[in-house]
Amino acid sequence: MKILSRLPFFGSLSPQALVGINRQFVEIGYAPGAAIYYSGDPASRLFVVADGKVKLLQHAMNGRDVLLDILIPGEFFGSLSLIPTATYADTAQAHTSVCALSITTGEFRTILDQFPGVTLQVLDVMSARLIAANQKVLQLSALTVEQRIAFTLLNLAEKLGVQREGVLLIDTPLSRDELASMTGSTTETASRVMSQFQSDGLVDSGRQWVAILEKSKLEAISLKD
Amino acid sequence: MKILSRLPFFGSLSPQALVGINRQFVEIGYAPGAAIYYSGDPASRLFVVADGKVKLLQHAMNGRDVLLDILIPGEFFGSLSLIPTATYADTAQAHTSVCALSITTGEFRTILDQFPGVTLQVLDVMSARLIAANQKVLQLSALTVEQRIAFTLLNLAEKLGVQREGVLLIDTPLSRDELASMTGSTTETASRVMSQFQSDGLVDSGRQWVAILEKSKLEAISLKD
DNA sequence: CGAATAATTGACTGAGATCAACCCCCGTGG
DNA sequence: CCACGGGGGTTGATCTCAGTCAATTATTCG
Repeated sequence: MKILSRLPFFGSLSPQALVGINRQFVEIGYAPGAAIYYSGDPASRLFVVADGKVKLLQHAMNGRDVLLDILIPGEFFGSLSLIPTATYADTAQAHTSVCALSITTGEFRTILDQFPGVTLQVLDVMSARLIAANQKVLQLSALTVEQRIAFTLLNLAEKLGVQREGVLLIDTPLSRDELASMTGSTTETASRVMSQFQSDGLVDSGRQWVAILEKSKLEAISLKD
Repeated sequence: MKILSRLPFFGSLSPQALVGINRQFVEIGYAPGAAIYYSGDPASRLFVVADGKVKLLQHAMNGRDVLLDILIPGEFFGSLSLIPTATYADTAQAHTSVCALSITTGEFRTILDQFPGVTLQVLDVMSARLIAANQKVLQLSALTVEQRIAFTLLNLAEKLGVQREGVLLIDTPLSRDELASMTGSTTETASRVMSQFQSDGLVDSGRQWVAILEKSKLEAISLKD
């Protein structure tokens, strides 16, 4: 399992250090839709996506839930905290078939103590995520659903896009429902907006997939006003 | 300027290390309302609040802006990134009279390299902030304005609350407008909600101040449904 | 005291949620 | 091979929360 060596934050380590670290990780597979952990569970482990896509969700008491992010191989999730009473702040669920590596927070903390460079890399990732989360707060506070969906599609294309048959395909299953829960909206509204985008020729889309045809026009919508 | 020694993440350092670090910080004062930096400016420095309160804001292109957080002494803000093209992701503004200490990102990075324990502390703060930001995303996606305002008042009381004349006073200037921009709402709606809370005896409030009278009832509102 | 800034209140409007019906795939098993 | 069942998607009608526009009333400060 030398997937670890390809992780951005372990890249700087020596091969022998990696072997030692590798031994501490456990590999687990998850079927599509399977829960990896639930928000509120005692937080004891840190995970790394080795293969597949992982959804991070947050649940409101009224039943609605929010899709915070879709993680791709190389990204980490779970708990960094050593506090014994800590719980996971979000729910992690396999979006596709997933292979994940995991380690206890205690062991991971030991690695961070041994390799300060790794800690700095992790810190950089966390900074970027915080900025992205604040960006999302801004969008929810100030933009229309149409603009938020345009933004979200562009972000997804940035992260998950592949060029296929001449168009920019978002390479993960993506339902109207998921799009809605990424944008603080509802299935019906997401469907209406997508129908509009489709008839305007901005996107092409079907059951659980979306491709972007006119990136620049989507950008214009996301910025307008 | 031994305010540094009271900072959570420098607490573990030896006195002589602190003296060296202290020399690298520069002290600046800001009048209420003065900008410390603007979102989009080249990001070159990290700041620490020494005295007063600092607002972190984000601006949308359509003129609305969002109040992300009010920082109190001991909290840091600005840039951690070494990337030379990086820009500040948010705007920092003095909310009251402020005394801030600052250091270049390069110098701060050197400190982190020298004292790995400090890096871990910074990482813990960033984790907590990311969780809080995701919490806010959830609230904006799933809760009503009334619920979001109740939540926000409780959070502010947690952070800034002081017991005064028998009530829990939020110890910072706080206008309807600011409350609105913390909750993704408008001045008028925030005013209506506050009027309702006031006539129900949950809060007491006047020009730029709010006190909480019935914490448990506010909690009930924030969780209802 | 008067100007400026904050807050309130009312009337109107509209974006988007909700409720409901229906279609269209796509996989499964008879 | 086809029927059928269920999940995803679409579309329409209606409703409502909160935004907008506008006028008025505090409150603070010079």
